[in-house]
Amino acid sequence: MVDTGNGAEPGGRAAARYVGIAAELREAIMCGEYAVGSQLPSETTLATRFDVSRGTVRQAVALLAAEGLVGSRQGARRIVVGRERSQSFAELNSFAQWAQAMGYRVSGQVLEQRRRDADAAEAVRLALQPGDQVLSVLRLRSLEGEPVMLERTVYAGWIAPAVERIPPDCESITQALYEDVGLVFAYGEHLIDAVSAGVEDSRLLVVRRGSPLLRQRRVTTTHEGRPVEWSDDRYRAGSVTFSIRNSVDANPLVRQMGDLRLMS
Amino acid sequence: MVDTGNGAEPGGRAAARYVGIAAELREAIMCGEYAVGSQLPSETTLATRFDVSRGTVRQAVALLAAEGLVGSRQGARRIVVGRERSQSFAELNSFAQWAQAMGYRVSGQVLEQRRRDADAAEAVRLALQPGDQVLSVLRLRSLEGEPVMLERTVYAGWIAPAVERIPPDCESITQALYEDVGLVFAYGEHLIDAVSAGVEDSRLLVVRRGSPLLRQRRVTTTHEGRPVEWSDDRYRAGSVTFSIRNSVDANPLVRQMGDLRLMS
DNA sequence: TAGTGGTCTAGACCACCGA
DNA sequence: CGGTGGTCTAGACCACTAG
Repeated sequence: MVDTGNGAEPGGRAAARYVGIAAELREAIMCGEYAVGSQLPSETTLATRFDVSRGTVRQAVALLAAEGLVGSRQGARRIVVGRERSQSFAELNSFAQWAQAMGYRVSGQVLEQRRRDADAAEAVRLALQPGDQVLSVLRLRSLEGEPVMLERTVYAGWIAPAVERIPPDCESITQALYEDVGLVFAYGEHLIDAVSAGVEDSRLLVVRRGSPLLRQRRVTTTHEGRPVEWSDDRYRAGSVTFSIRNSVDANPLVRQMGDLRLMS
Repeated sequence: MVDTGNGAEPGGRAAARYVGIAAELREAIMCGEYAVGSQLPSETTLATRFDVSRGTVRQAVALLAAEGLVGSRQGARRIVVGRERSQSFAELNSFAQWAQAMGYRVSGQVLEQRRRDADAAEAVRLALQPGDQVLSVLRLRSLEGEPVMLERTVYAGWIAPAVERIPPDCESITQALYEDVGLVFAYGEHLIDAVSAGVEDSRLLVVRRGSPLLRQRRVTTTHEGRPVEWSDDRYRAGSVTFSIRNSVDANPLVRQMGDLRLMS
C-alpha cells in the first residue's frame, strides 16, 4: 500500500496518487481512447478502477480540467473538450524551456548589460526603494538560428550578482539561476499586447520599422512573493503564438484597457 | 444551519459555503487587510473561524489561488501574491461582457452577414462536414465610441437562425444567444498573436495599413463540447491588453474534493 | 427516478518549513 | 521540533441531468 501505483519521480520523490491517475487519463485522452466530445467514466467507476476514494479521483480530474482537457456540469458525466494540454508556467515564463519542450533549437545572446538605479516605476514593480540598484539586460533570443525575440529585462539588485555570473550566450536564464543559487521563479504576471517595432527593435529583429511585434511584459516573483525581474519581451510577428484554453469554470486570462497605469 | 452565512445568489440559488469564504478572504486581500507578500491565517485557523471543515477552507483558498491572489508551498503559510482578481470566462469570450464589467460604454455593428459553405479548415474547427452551411459575420466593436476591434466570426449552421435573429447593433451576442435559445458558451480555445493591418482592417479600424493589431482567434463550444463559432478578432494596438497570472504549481487543484481553476 | 457531479465532514498520515 | 500545507479516506446529503 506504500506503492503509489505509479512509481516514483525520476528525482526519487514519490508522486501523489492523483497525479498518476491524471497522467493515465491524460494519456488515454491524447491517444484518442476517450474522443473529444465523449464522456469520461463516472467518478465512482474511476474510484473503483484505480482503487482510491472518490476524493482522489476528483483531484485527478481537477488537474485535467485545469489543463483544459475535460469539462463538467453537475448531474452529467464529464466530457472531453480538448486533446492538447495548454501552456505550462515554464512555457510562459521561460523562453528556453518553452522552445525546448517544443523541440526547437534555441539560442540567446546578451547584447547589453549594466547596473543602474531603479526609476520610480521599476521600484514599484520590483518592490524596491527608488534609487536602489537594478541590473538591466538586453538579450536577443533565436529559434533555429533566426532572431525572433528581443528581451529587455530589469533584475532586482539582490539577484544581480548571480545574473552577472551567467555566460552571455546562456540558453536558459531560468535554469541557470536555479542551478547557481537555487532561485525558483514561482509566480508570474503577464501583459500581452501588440506594438510597432522601434528603431532598436527593427534593427535587431531584422524587420521593418513599424512592423507588428507581439509584446509580453511580465513580473516574476519567488515562492515568497518577492519580485525578481521585470521584463519586456517582443516577438517578431508570426514567430510565436500564445495559446489559452479556458472554461466557464476556470479562466486565467483577462483583457485590460490599453492605458494601464502600473505597467506601461 | 441552512444559511450559508453568505446569503443566497440574486437568482435565488444558494451559494456554496466555500464560495462565500473565498469572497470574504478576497475582500480582505483587496482591501489590504492582508497585504501583498504577507501570510494568510493557517487552514486550521480559518476552519475554526468560519466553523467549517478544513476541506472546505481548502476549496476556498483554491479559488483564490486560481485567481492568482494567493500562493502556497508545503510546510509554509499561504502568502498573498496579488491584489487584483483576474477572472471570468465571460471577459475573455464576450467583448461586451468584459467591457461592461469594466464600466465602459460599448457598441457593435454588423457590417456583413451571409450564409455560405464551410471550407475545409472551418469544417475541422467547427466539427462539421465540408460543405455544411455556416454563417459568416463581420462586426465592428467600439469602446466609448471609438472603433477598437474587428470581429470575423463563422457560426456553425445549426446556430445560424438564432444569430440571424439578433439585431445588427446588438451589444452582446453572447447574451442574446443565451436569452433567445439558452445557448451557453462554456469552453474556449484561444490563439493570440500580432498581425499587420490589411486593407479592410485599416479602413474599418481607422489605422494605417501595416500597423500592428493584436489578434485573438478562438473556437467556442457548448457545455457538451459542441463547437459554436470560430472567430478572428483584431484589436487596434494600444486599445486592449491581455493579462495572465500564473504559478509554477502545475497543480491548480487543491482540496480534497473539488475542482476548479488556471493558466496559464 | 436513477445516476452523477457538487459540497461537506471528521478524521488520518506525511513532507516540508521555520525557529 | 511544532506548525503547516499536501494527500487520502469513507462516509453523507443535495442539485442537477437524462432517460
